[in-house]
Amino acid sequence: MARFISREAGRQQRCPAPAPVPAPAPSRAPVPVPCSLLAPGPGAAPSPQPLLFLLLLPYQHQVLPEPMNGSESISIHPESGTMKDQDAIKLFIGQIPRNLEEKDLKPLFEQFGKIHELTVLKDRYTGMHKGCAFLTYCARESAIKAQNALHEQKTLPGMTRPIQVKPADSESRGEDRKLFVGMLNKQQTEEDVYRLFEPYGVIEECTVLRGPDGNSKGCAFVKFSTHAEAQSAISALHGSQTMPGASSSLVVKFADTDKERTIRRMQQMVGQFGIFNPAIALPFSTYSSYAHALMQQQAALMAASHGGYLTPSVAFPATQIHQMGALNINSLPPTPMTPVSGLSSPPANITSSAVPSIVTPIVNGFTGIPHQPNGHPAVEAVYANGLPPYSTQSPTAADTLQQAFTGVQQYTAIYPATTLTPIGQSLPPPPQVIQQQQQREGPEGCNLFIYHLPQEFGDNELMQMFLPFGTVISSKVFMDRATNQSKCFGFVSFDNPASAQAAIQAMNGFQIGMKRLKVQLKRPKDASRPY
DNA sequence: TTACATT
Repeated sequence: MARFISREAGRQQRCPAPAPVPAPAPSRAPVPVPCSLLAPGPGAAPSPQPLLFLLLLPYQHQVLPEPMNGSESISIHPESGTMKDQDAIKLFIGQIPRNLEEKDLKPLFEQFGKIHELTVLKDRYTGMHKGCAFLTYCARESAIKAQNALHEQKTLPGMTRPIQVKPADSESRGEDRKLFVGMLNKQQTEEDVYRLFEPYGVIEECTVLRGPDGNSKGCAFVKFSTHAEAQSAISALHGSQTMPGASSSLVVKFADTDKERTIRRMQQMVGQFGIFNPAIALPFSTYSSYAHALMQQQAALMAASHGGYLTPSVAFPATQIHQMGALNINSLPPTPMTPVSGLSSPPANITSSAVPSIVTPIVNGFTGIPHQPNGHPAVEAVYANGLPPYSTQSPTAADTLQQAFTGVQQYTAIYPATTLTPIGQSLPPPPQVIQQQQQREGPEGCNLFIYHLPQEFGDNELMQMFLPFGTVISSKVFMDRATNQSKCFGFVSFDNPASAQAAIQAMNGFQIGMKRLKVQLKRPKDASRPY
């Protein structure tokens, strides 16, 4: 099996933008495996070490404060003045038995060098071990050594697939050379895919997406060393052949970037409006204009952060949006006022939220197909295969879905970086956590008053609608206590005024049905006036 | 239909 060595030198100088934490493994029951079975390679230092690394929850790793004092396992590098090389590689470690904690994993990895940070990913709500970790060595070289020695090379006890040791997606910035490959034969292995793509360039990573049972989902990610190579592979291979057993010809497209995934979330939200209660048949223009509003917002964000990266293809055609209206991404029952289940999870920028993660199946029999933001064709085929082409860190990110739902149902991970929990499976997050964050007012200038909400909108729908504009710290739709009906107005609070302004800009006057949203800053307390 | 963090 080929090994794929990262060539991310020089890309680590800046702090990575907040990126979704990869959720490589769906929550599963821990595999009971004795730690003693962990077999370190030759030269390992198996003696127990004190826990020196910081235990961090997912989503907090980007704001990891550097330890202030030196310690035996943290070296201060002279050039950078930090604890690790500036070009240190953050590694993603996958296929870890769930009974192994940092202290158990440490000996295995320490043989390749001093560890700067090792963090097992835990479910935000349940604290459950996610079967993967992030590992940063003090030295870049250690990471490369570890990757070479371990990636796909050994299988930890109790696991059915070999350990994954590769640069974390947050490190790579490699989406411009990473391909999504769909419509593969489910028999095709990494090796096969590798051979297929080998002629077009240097492959750094090749991963077949698999379900929990290890079965291929008929698609893969292939990362080339350059964008040009990736492009040539697309030109040569996309649609070039139909694999035995595949329903249509091979799909080769650039994998979604983080930003595209963000856009996808928005698209999904658009779909959400039309489906969470079939009684609301929002006029088509709604989808389009909301999407448009979102696109504008996203374009602004992108232009600000990436010098105008957004391509025209991101503006999806109206027909696609309409289809998305039939695409259920929220399995709320037709009485969606109580945000207890069927919620979508927040993106990583929700700092204080504790909204349950969920992936929602499409259960209404419609076959709406979300459009691919990057405009590549044949996406339908990909989705027909049951796989949302996310650039997930690990092939297992959406696995739970596949297991739980098949056939005409299709899946959409609203926030693929979070724990994926299909309806019908356990939904651990306790509802009361949701209540905690409600009715929280943000600072002055961060609170919006929204009027003319659709009758069917609850707190969650309101939040979903405003999430694209920033971190929503609370959302509240007012209910008539007698009828338990929405009063069609509510509040949304952001954590900063800029988000609030962006939301006003994009959403004030936004047409839903016969009404137009009124989105204004909430009146300050002292400015109360009678109606 | 124009109500600004409720009962």
